[in-house]
Amino acid sequence: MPSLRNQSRDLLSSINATMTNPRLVVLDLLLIENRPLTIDQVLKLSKGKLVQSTLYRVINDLRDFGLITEFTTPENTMVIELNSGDTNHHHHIFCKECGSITDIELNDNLESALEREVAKIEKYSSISIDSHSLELFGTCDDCAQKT
Amino acid sequence: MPSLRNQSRDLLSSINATMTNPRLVVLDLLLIENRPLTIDQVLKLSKGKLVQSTLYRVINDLRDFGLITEFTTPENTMVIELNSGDTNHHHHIFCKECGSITDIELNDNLESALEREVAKIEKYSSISIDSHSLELFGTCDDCAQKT
DNA sequence: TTATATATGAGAATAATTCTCATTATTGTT
DNA sequence: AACAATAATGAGAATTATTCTCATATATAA
Repeated sequence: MPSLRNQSRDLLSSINATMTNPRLVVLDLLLIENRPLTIDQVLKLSKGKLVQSTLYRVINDLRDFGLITEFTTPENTMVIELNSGDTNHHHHIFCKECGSITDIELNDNLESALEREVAKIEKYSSISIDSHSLELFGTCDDCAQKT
Repeated sequence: MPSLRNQSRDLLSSINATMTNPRLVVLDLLLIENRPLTIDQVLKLSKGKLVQSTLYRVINDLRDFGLITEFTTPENTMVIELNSGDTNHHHHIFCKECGSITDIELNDNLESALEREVAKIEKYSSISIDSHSLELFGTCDDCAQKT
């Protein structure tokens, strides 16, 4: 039994969630691939081990458990990503050609400047802000080459 | 004839687009409301003057013409917004309770710090970035009161 | 004002996501 | 280790959002 599967088990037991196969398969995949994945990618990578309706349910469950985060690409495709405790707050770059998604972390100074600015906006906009997300759009190197 | 309708006409003629009723109705609404609108909001506000399939087509046309921008809320609802020449680059705050969307502009210093950082990321990530978007999530004052 | 090009309206088709419910798996308790 | 109770799954139907089709209507340029 690979240590990967144990990691997935640990994630589920850490939050007292029932340990079922579909959940473990999804977590395993996110751990192996170590990048954000679309529904289609998860389905293909799981090679028939996941039923579509179950996958959607599992994704909602894992999100509610706080183990994964869901977001949407500019083309409106749902993407899921593991909430690894260490690589916590980060942002995304989307390639508009191939749709690849890359994680980035902002320089600490900028990240805190951003937070200060958000605090200021909060004060003036009469809205209380609890999170923010910065998205970058462009063309990745591979796709730039092809042109 | 209200000057609003003339503004809409001007927008269409400025790009040599055919001047049709559905297009004018959508532009009028965006001008009157002066805020981002969801498809449902557009349909309701137009009170039966717009057919759904036409609305979707018109939205795609206006986007292709560069007159409006489309984006997606955290709940995955499509939103359209007028590209007014003056209020150009800005960001959005989403209220997670009522879904209201508010435009914000960043302080110039922060906006340029952001751009410098984006340039740096560009250099290190081997991706060429052509735009960015900052989204803030929280609770608006009205919804905070209700709790 | 007429001909041509373009957009519309209405509903069918498609895609993504959620729902339903009978069956199966998991877990805590003996 | 077996049982009962709880929770999740599988398969397909249902729902929702969006796009497509094509006959009809409208806008534009000559």
